[in-house]
Amino acid sequence: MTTERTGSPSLIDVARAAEVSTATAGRALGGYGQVSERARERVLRAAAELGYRTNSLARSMITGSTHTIGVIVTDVANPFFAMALRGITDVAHPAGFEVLLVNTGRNVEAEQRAVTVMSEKRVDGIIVAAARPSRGRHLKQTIDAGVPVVLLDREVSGVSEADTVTIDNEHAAGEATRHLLELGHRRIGLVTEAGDEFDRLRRPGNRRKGLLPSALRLRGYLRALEDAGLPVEESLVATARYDRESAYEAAGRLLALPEPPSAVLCTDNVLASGAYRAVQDSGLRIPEEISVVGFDDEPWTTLVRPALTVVEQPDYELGLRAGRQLLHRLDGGSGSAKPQSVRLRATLVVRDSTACRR
Amino acid sequence: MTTERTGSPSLIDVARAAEVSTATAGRALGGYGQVSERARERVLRAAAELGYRTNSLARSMITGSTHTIGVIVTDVANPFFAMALRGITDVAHPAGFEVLLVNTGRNVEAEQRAVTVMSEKRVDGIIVAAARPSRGRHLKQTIDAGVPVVLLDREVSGVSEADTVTIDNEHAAGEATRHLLELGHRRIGLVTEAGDEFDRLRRPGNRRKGLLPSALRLRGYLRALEDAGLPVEESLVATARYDRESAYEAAGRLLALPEPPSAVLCTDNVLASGAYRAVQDSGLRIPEEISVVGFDDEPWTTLVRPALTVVEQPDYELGLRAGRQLLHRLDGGSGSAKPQSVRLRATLVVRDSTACRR
DNA sequence: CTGAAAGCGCTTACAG
DNA sequence: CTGAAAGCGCTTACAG
Repeated sequence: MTTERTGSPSLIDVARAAEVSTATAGRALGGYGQVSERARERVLRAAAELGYRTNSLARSMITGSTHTIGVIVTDVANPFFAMALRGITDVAHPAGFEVLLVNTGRNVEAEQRAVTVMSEKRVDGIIVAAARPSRGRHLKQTIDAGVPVVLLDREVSGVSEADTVTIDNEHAAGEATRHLLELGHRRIGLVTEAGDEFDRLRRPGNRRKGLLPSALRLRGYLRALEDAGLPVEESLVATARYDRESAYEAAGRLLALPEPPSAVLCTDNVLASGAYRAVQDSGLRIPEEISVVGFDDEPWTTLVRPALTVVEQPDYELGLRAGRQLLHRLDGGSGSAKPQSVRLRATLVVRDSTACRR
Repeated sequence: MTTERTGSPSLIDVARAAEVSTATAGRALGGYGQVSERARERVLRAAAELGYRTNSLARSMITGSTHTIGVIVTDVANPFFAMALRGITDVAHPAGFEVLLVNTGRNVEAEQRAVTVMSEKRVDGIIVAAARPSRGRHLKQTIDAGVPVVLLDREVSGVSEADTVTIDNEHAAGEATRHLLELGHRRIGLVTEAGDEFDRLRRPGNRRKGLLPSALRLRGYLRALEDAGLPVEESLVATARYDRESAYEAAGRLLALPEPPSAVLCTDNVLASGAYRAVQDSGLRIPEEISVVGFDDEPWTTLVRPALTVVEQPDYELGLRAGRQLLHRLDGGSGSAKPQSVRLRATLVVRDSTACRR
């Protein structure tokens, strides 16, 4: 079988079939300019008969807009980002924008490549959850090249011209810690992936830029203890890599301490599931013998027994707001307006895994 | 502040600055054709100084490839699709392809629009988890227009020229049902969203096309009962909308039956979490008084007590294979080769929520 | 309302 | 190895 026509029909083919100029055909098909009813009908019919599809590439080259936004996350499979991503698509699609997605796997080089490629593909703007908030040169360059950037979930150092939509991580972790303090706990363990930032974070300073959410949560925990006049003990901060198994081990180390904590706070949903498992396996009763607090309000946290007390992050809304922020900026009105900064509140949801220290 | 230069520099600007032709500049920057070392250096330097970014739109218009694949799913926030999506990006990115993502929210019209837009944006191919497998005209048209399509997770009627990557849903549900039968259960409840297909599925026939996974699982359940010589009772098939609350109610209805089932099978992770909750709230002891089987091996299924017996779907691999399939086809070699069909096996993971009927 | 012509920013034969 | 010219498929002033 050989096909007669090689490529798909172009506007020229349609114009020829409809016996009008390409300008008129383009106007009828693209819905811009003035076209008589009669011409429009003929063009539309011809287009349908030929199976014409507009070539958006050509159009975008002229109009300067692709109606595409780039979205860069570290891991789409993480429910937190999956939800944020849905928030983004839920606002982008109705507005006529598509989403060009890149998953960096927390690799900065991948992020740099993504930003370059997206910029070359002429996306109208980029929403990015930076892999390493301390590395922002590529983002700064992107903005300088005229591509609006919205920072999602992480503020990046050296990138002051971007809108930001984040969650108040330090406050959230502080709330969780205070909740445990109020229940009488004095030795509160932390399972975190930001343990190596311990020394840096103990020093005074409130800069948020350049720090990962996990680091900010660690700081929230540290400050809450300090504010309560309690000593901060480094052995109570257990560092884990970002996976369930590592969190399981980290929690295990806390429980094996000569003087183990009476409560454990986990700064993320992945770490929480690993740590919860470790506590379960230890045989300690929750909350009678040990209290546990997780992060992210996922369905499973109400399915386990006892149900988990958690810090609930507005993940979907985070994406929604980031999407709106970007579309707003693309709308022209605020094109060069000064950067907006939105910080959403997380809320502590107290359930059955926390109780007074016995 | 006003900017001097309006747009970003083009190849012409670079060529001028490097004192070469645009052809040479293009060759040096694009990495094609022959360029002398000397010319290349000058071009690269000029490009760097000017902050030049290739315009991929122009390039794609000529080369005919955007190095972009479209991915259409019904819900990115569903862990199943989030994982499959990661499988896709994990194979696409290293191969130099980006992903244009659309979330249809199970709406066919949204899917039709997505396919049109993607086609107009000249994606190189599309991977789609069809919202309604019985509706495939738009997909057929897309293929006819020359855009390769890979069907993910659902085979669509009227679309025979597409590669497909699916999971053997009927077999999987059959396995789960047989597991319960072997444990002595005779009244096995099903929580499904395909309940309205009950009559149709009871009739003989093995067509897979046009059916949602949930329908195929319902059929697997029905056939397993028939094969065991057991009567199929419609009241044991509880229909739920696709959300936790509805599944909770559906499971509740089963438990409230005059003669309630001694085991419950849920055909999906969302339904399973709702149903598990309902069983918990009923006060019935799992597995002593009732056995429960879920679908999708998510982390929470090992966190609940008793740990849930589940049918584990290879979600990540599903995406991986779909991505590979598409890239393979784009590679030219198999351009017009006949459609490939891959059907992956799901595996039953027996844990503590199933036991012999007492 | 309509069309001829220019042009968006590249790549690709083609000739040298 | 290099460059002048054509052309990918559209949209946009501009003149009528």
